Amino acid sequence: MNIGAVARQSGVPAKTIRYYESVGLIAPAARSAAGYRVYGHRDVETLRFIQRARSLGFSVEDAGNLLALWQDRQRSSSEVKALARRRVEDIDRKMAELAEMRASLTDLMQRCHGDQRPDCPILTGLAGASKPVS
Amino acid sequence: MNIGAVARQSGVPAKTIRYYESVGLIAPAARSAAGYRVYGHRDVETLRFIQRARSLGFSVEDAGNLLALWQDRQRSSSEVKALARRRVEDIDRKMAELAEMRASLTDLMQRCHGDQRPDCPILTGLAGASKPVS
DNA sequence: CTTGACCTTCCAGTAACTAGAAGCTTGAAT
DNA sequence: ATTCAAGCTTCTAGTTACTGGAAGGTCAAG
Repeated sequence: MNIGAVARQSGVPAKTIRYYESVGLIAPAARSAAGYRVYGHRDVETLRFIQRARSLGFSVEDAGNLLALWQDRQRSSSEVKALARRRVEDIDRKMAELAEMRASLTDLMQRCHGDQRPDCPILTGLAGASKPVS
Repeated sequence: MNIGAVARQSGVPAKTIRYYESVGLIAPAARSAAGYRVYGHRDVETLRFIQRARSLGFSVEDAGNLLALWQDRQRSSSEVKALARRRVEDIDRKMAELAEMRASLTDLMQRCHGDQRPDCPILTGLAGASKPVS
């Protein structure tokens, strides 16, 4: 299988597969006589695994950690769960941050006419923090 | 005022101020005989404005747009409000994404013992998407 | 034999800084 | 007068995770 076929089957773009190889997330592929990368079914699965981890917001590095754990028959599930727990904490932090931003923003917006007049509480809010972002 | 003083007063690091100048977010500062950047009180206010916009998650580019609007006595508040509305929509999209990730993750975690046993539904979930991320 | 799809590598750009290096300038203490 | 630290200058490069594009080799079909 060439890289294009793997890309189609795994859903990971060829460019990204090369990138993953270059940063050591996946092992260098075997090469054909002409220098083409050659893949097997296992590689498709690996790539899919990575893609799912990424879609859950794990960094490439953590995707690599999970991958190593996945391929290690001796691993303990506690490591995996710890990684997942940290990820959830990350998510919670980000959501709280976003919620705060959203609240400040909607508060500012509520007081803005949004018409042709130049008067705008959003701008004066940003200028003077009449409504602190804290 | 030198860059360090402005940094202290505005809360924006000196490095970042130079960066903002380099990308055109703020106008190039006047220079002293020795080539030091020289600032006034207005610049502190501008930097504070930018910082608040950034803390609400506006991109540097949008912070520049807001800044221009702020400094334009002729602007209509509708433009500002539209920018803010788009930002809120952005936030909502991101929060929904995070909520989805969180749900998949906690679902997976719930079924994982997290002990010394190698058996781990999180990994098999990532491997086979028994619980699709959709 | 030529075309077109695929493959290769390498360079650059994205967003928004941040770290660090090498080298002036300034102000205060000795 | 000198020296020393703190503060300033510019420039390069690293961060995250790709993505686009250029220049050029390969392969299968017609």
